[in-house]
Amino acid sequence: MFVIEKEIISKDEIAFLIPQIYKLLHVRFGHRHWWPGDTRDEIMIGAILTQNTAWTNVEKAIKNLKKVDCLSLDRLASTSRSELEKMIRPSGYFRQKAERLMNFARIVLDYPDGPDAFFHHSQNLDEIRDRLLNINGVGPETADSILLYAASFPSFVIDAYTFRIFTRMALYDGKKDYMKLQKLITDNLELDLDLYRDYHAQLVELGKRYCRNRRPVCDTCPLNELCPKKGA
DNA sequence: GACCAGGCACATC
DNA sequence: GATGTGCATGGT
Repeated sequence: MFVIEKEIISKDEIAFLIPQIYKLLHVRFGHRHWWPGDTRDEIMIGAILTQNTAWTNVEKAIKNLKKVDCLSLDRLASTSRSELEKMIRPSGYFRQKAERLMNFARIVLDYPDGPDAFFHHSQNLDEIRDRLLNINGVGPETADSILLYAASFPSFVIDAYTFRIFTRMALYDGKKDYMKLQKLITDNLELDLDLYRDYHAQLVELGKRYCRNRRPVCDTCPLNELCPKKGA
């Protein structure tokens, strides 16, 4: 038994709720077909640009990059730092992110036998994940987003919404321990690329509509019937 | 004008 | 190992 927020939730209950949450969200929102980006490079660039930043701001930066055909790692690596900073300014932290993007592009492009080899499926997932985590500016969420959406590895993405929602559902104890929450979810979920992709996408959709930081909305939330904090 | 948004690295205790 | 801080723009 887990003791969570002074309530007791059994392992069986958790094993039921985690797939059930996805089912309810999928019924309400439909398949999300995520990530918002067309190519592997675009998805990876977006994953870095969206760090602690609203996606609407990232869109402006991506639009600027697209305008000059800089939405790929090789074009990005051959751009000047100041030009890049100018283009990604709307996404915030633009100096930091410009440096991270150029460094990231350089490392992936310079990988022996190139980017395809970097992400080749003959390798172990953990091997590639560790390689990504060793790149400055790539933490667990960014690494998993890249693996899951750009490189098609089943690596479940935990983000601020995931913490907020699972804490609120009293399935998680609230401490920001990325690997702990990731394990809780994947231990209770079928290992499937498309399921991992869409589950995270559903959580983001739910978070945006019903679980913003200050003001959770309960009345029409699709998880209302499961939520112990209903009406709180 | 304060608060927030799909993090991460680094300093300090 | 936990906790705090800087990074920065645009929307509400």
